[in-house]
Amino acid sequence: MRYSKEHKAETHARIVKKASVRLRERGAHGIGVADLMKEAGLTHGGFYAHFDSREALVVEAFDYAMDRSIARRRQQIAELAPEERLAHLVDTYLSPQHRDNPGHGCAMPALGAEIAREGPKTRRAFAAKLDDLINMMAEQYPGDPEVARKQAIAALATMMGTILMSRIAGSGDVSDEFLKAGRDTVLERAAAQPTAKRAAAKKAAKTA
Amino acid sequence: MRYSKEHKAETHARIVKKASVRLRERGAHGIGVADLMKEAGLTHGGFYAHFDSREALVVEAFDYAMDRSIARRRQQIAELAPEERLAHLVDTYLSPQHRDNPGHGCAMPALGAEIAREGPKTRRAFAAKLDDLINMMAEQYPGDPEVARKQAIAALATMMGTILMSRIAGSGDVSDEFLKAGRDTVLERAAAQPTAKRAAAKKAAKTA
DNA sequence: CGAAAAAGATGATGGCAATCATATTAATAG
DNA sequence: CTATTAATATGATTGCCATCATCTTTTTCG
Repeated sequence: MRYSKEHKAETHARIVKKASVRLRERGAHGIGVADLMKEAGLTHGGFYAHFDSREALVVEAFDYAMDRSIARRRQQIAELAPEERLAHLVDTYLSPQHRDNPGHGCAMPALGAEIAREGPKTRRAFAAKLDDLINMMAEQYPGDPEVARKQAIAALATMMGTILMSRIAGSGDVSDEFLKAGRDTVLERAAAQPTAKRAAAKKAAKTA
Repeated sequence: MRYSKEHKAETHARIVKKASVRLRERGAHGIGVADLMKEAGLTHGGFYAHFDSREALVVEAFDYAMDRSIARRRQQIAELAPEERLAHLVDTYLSPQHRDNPGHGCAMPALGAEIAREGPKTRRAFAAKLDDLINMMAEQYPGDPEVARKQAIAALATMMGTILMSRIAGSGDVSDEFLKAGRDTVLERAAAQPTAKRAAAKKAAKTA
């Protein structure tokens, strides 16, 4: 090979990285191959040396975005006490910063609806990352793993729906109200659950 | 005027109606003017006699879809006892039918992310309909209107996020699991709220 | 240093889209 | 029945986009 060993890999990674931002900002169809390449400091011609098709880049960029998001969040909460982790995840997800910067935020609410309309292959890639996200979230709920998974699913749904609604509303008072309602609700549900568990245990003890 | 009085209005309505389905199915940018007109049995030329621009049609079609959805739901719950209404709304929203037929479902999870990227005018139209939806939902929560509004916002966010996630997951077991988790969580939350209110009232009585 | 090979650039090509100018059709008033 | 006029159709026009064939540059190995 004539170019240095890592040269192509670096370029490839740069394209994916830039694309992951622009696609989240402008939508899965909101930006063309030529502009995507220009973002990475290249011209459009070399594109097909790196990707089979535009769609393949979308999948790679999405995977990259999700992996990065999840890894960063894991790092952040590792430094916190276990009982503070859930609140941190929810607070950062439902922050004005996240709402106003879709390009560096979660790809699910930004691209999910568009991807749900794509072919099975693309959709499966999304579904796999959604599962990763659920697993990370479920780890923050103590107790029965099945219950934790259910709580994690509902919490993520609320968080994604809240971000979606707040982005539709723009960035004023109403939008902030949405963020607060979502945040409070997810955390109150988490606080309520141990009680429910204790009640269930009590009930079980009574019948025994 | 030479054509019958209602002729143009009928045609206009037919275009909007068909567009409201196709846009929800294929996305705000997923279908062109020519195909949209063909859906209504016309050719592309007459389009600009009816709409200033493609974007104007998107807004009209979206408004139509939301008004229809809300009106239909209001009709359905009017026949039910008040305490059954919330469950009906949640159950139908988080049904496999709704998940699998975005063309006839809520326009928010189908088009929300794309619209959040449009100009202020389009976004404001969306935000107004979102407010209608919140109001309908808030009516189903008894008690303090402010609390009801907050509950309605969180419930809708959970519902939209759940539909989004379930559409990404496709239509298998995992997708069904998402629907159930969303449904249970929203309804358990509603059941729990009166308890919280009683506790607050007790506390207020104590301080008085 | 020169040849080889890979990375990237240039420049079609063909398709599709939105918009608009102009022609045609249909309905009604006189 | 004919002239008028509004509704719709035909057919550009312009621009963008994904894809690909071919050319150029860059790097390293012999």
